[in-house]
Amino acid sequence: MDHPDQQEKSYHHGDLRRAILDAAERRLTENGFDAVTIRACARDAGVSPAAPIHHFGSLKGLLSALAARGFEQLVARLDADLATRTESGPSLLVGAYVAFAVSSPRMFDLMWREDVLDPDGGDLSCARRVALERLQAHVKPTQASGDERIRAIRAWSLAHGLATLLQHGRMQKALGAPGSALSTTQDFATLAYDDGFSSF
Amino acid sequence: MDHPDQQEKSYHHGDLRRAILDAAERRLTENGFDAVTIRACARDAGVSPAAPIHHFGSLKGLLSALAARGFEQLVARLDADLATRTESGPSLLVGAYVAFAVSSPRMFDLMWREDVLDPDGGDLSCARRVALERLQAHVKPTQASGDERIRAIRAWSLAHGLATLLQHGRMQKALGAPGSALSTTQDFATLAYDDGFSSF
DNA sequence: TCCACTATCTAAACATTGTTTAATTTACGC
DNA sequence: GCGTAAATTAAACAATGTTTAGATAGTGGA
Repeated sequence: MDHPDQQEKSYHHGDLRRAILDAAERRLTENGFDAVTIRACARDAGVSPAAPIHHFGSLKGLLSALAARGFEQLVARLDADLATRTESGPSLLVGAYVAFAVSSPRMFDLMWREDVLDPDGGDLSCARRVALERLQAHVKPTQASGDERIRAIRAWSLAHGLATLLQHGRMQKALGAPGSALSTTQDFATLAYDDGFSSF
Repeated sequence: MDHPDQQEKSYHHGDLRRAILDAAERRLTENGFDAVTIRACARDAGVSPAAPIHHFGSLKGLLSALAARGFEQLVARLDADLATRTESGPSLLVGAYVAFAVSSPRMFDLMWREDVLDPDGGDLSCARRVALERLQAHVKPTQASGDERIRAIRAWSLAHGLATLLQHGRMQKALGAPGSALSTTQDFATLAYDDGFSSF
């Protein structure tokens, strides 16, 4: 253990900020967005409700810090997925992007719910910028003409839209039977690799 | 006026369900998602908090009915936009879809926030089905081979992703200066029409 | 016409939430 | 060691969603 229960004594927790973020992340992934609440996270950490507020300012602040974690995880995922391949380009990006969204649906959701996040500033703004630059970096190398921006927009839009619609389970109807050939995550990732996508 | 203040008397309001939905929609578009609460809508309609609950069951029910309105508006918008053109196909669909999302950002947002909506059933489920069938209807005619599903998925994903990212204002960074040639709604709609999209 | 019946709405309460305030406890620099 | 700043608590506040019991009104049948 890196930072065990310490003694779970001592008026000062020692690493309360991380402990509360951990609780928030656990609640998000296990019980959904509604379960991540200032008071609940405080209870999980064995602390009073005012303590999280002192560290994050408000619920928006806590959620923003949590979303920042999400962007960091996305970058890690992209790097890991793309490291296993020698070639590069938007189709790989789409696959990895969608894979992250499907494997961490609630986190992915939070990351784009800007109404509950603090308007830019702090960790979130930084983490998001890093992630977006990484995304663009994976798209740009394949440009052939001057309209690389258009291709980048299309690739990102396709990835984001596919991820979102998949997550909301709105694709089955368009795809037919749930057991069809295009129902697994892997298949959807493959979808982006296959024919036609090279037109980007 | 169709249903004016009536007399704003009479224990029974007469059309309270619609009045509350109107208040909710006004609050959503003018003051954002957080402003649409049971109590606030009840106040707007001059009624007690329990009255909306009687009509919608819960806040989720009210939001679901509101989202249903959104899907109806989307269908109306698609029909109106596409009626002005003789040809058909996914690129037109993308333009109209994105146009709706940009012109009604908060409504569009609500329509996809399924965590705050009632799981399928009732008006929402119906309105959503109608909208999705209409979307598919606009995509299918252009199919050439057997992979029409893939093309439909791509078109819809592109439209949805583009709409979402635009709405969150995450495109400017990818596009460069805000005043650039690709910064207006019309330009984005055009983006979908232009070259490359025919590959769908 | 009158009377049950049902739908509609109110009033008051409850539990829960985010947030603030004042006070208390600890750590840390000098 | 001491004083200052940070971390944390306890108690309160306002606002919310929801429930309960009851009041009111429209409606359909004898």
